[in-house]
Amino acid sequence: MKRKSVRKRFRAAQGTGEKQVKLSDVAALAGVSPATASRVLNRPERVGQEMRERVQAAAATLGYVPDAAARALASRRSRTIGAVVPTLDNPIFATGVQGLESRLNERGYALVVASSDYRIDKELRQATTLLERGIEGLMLMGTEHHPSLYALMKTRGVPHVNSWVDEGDAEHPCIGFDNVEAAVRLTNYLLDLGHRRFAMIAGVAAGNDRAAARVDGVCAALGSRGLALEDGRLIEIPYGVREARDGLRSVLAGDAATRPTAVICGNDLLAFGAIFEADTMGLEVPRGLSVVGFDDTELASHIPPGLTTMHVPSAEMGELAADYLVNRIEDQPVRHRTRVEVRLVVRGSTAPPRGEG
Amino acid sequence: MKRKSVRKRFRAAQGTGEKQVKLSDVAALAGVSPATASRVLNRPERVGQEMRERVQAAAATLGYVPDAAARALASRRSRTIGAVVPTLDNPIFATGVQGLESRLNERGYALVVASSDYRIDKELRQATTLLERGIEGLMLMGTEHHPSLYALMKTRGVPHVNSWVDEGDAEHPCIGFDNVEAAVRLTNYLLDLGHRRFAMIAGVAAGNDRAAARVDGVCAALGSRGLALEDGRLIEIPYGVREARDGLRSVLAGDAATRPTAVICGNDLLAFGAIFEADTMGLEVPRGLSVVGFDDTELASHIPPGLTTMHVPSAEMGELAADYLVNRIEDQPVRHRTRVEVRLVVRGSTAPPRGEG
DNA sequence: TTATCGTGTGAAAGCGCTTTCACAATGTGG
DNA sequence: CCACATTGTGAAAGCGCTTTCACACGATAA
Repeated sequence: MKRKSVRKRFRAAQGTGEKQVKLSDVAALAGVSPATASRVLNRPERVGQEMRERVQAAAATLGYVPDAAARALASRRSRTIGAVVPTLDNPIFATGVQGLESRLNERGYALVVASSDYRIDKELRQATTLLERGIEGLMLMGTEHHPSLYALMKTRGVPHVNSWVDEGDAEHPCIGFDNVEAAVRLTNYLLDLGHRRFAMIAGVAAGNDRAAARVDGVCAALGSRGLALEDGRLIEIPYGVREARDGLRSVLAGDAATRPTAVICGNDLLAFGAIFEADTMGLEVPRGLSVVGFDDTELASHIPPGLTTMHVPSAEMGELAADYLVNRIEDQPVRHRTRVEVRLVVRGSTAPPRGEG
Repeated sequence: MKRKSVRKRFRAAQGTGEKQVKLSDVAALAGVSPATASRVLNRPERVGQEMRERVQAAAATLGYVPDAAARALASRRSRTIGAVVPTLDNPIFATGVQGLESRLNERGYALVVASSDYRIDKELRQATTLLERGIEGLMLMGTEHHPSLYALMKTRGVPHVNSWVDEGDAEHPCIGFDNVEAAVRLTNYLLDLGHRRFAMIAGVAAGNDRAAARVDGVCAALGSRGLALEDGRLIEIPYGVREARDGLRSVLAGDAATRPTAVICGNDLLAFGAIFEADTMGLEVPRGLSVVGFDDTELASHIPPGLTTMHVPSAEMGELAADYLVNRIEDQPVRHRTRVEVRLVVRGSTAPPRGEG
């Protein structure tokens, strides 16, 4: 253990003790006014060639590093974007954030991230602290947010965008796809294959409108063919393989003759669990049970027999969110609502139900 | 498309047009000086009960939100930590960042992330911009960084910590484990099982000291038993299932009688690929081929036949990094070097080589 | 009573930068 | 050759907050 340092914080903050070189130092060395030095940094084209070079040289020899706080305060621009995601532990969000970050980086903005644990109140708290920190734009997941959050962003005039969703009414700017419709497509595909008895292993819908929408989509598709998820055939669980395995047993309980022939999972991870457990139960996928997932994560195509799933372009959504936000901030044209393509990827985990093949 | 707004940026930044309420407004409403209002926010215990309550009430009715930039400028504290990771697309890093974020959050700090794409020069650039943005601490992955980066942090007096590694010499603060030693353990386990012919599917070592260390560990363990990775039995590939599948074919090329009986993979994802491909090749794991991974990701225990791998506590490392950094910043005691436990998790993908069983 | 102390408060000086604004200095057209 | 843009530059006023510092006040000790 190192003992508490006796140095004053001041010293610590100053590193080796030399005072931070500031813009006025650079200006002095270059023999110009701070105003000019500032302009060289921000709008070099407004400065004469000679001065510009003198300032740049001075900055270089002094190893000048601008102070973002001072800059933000004076210019009222932080060049920082915030993102509140449920968790980075879900690779689909991690990929989205990665896309967001890399595009922001290209455009000269930094990214501050915070996580909400799928809790709407925590999301509000996190967003609030991000707003305090002066973010100029905010990316959120989904469409269900605390009312105060919208109010806050409005009074602060901070643009935001809801990702992973495409809201029909489009009250708020969004980038994504229609989760209901995607779930409908997935279900229709299974229906067309001949399945009539379904089960669904969904993510927890509370605080997760995407999960809820997928359930809605499945129910809607079934309903329009006069079918439904029977009692006990729909289960909501936290994203996890273990949970999914247990979940599969639960939704498949009962007489083998009347049990579901197809199970729709809220995401790929759950689908993997279902496939593993089916295997353990001696149910062959897809002959004995069809399984579909959602997201098309990297492993989906590799896990035998190959997972049929809905491909979701996560990185792309992150990038589009970055572009939307930065364009808004820089007063460039944006579209209020951007739809990305999700694609049904058919692989080996689905087949007609036994007896129909 | 929305057309370019005619409003002046000023207005946009001010939202509905009302001026931001500032601390002096709160102070005025409460009938106290700005100094006192500031104290109420920062060190309430230094303020008399009555004033404190008046200020708090005023702040509430005005909906006051402090301006972090001004605060940072005046106090020289940004309450922000930076992290540069290779990529968030690797779940192991995403989990680490998640742990970092949640702990920082608990302790009142925000997290700015940037990614390096496993490139040391990009890491330097990213870290530099984070430093400009006034981060008070920096988490880095691994031990191999641009020399200028260390210099920069030193002159700026910003604490940093190298994660995912435990450096023997411990020149720099670190939190992690010894990748060489872990790889040695994994290899010894296979040696003890009776394996003598090995292959390794490693991550790209350039710009990734962890990948390199794991290769070193495997070679060292083999060397100390008079063995080695033969020509063509070691391959370096980007993390990806597809690449791993091709990689397996490559390292297993040649006569079945002399080909490796065990393959060590740089991480779990590569191991999954190897397992899938072995299956495709008609090689039964573990009877025909033992496969080990590294990281112990969620799927490792579920993918048949269960992956033998080294468990790495990613979230914990993130949390420890947060604690280290915050403690340093707040002048609390820290340990320069923190070792976390990695654990060999034996599952179904390993067995004695055929003929030894 | 007077000297001494702690405690709570306000005035005011910045923190390091950007950005009006005014003012040269130069170039342009009549 | 003068009126007028045009361009490049510097002086100075903040941006919204924190933090000395000095001071007033009541409590305690002598």
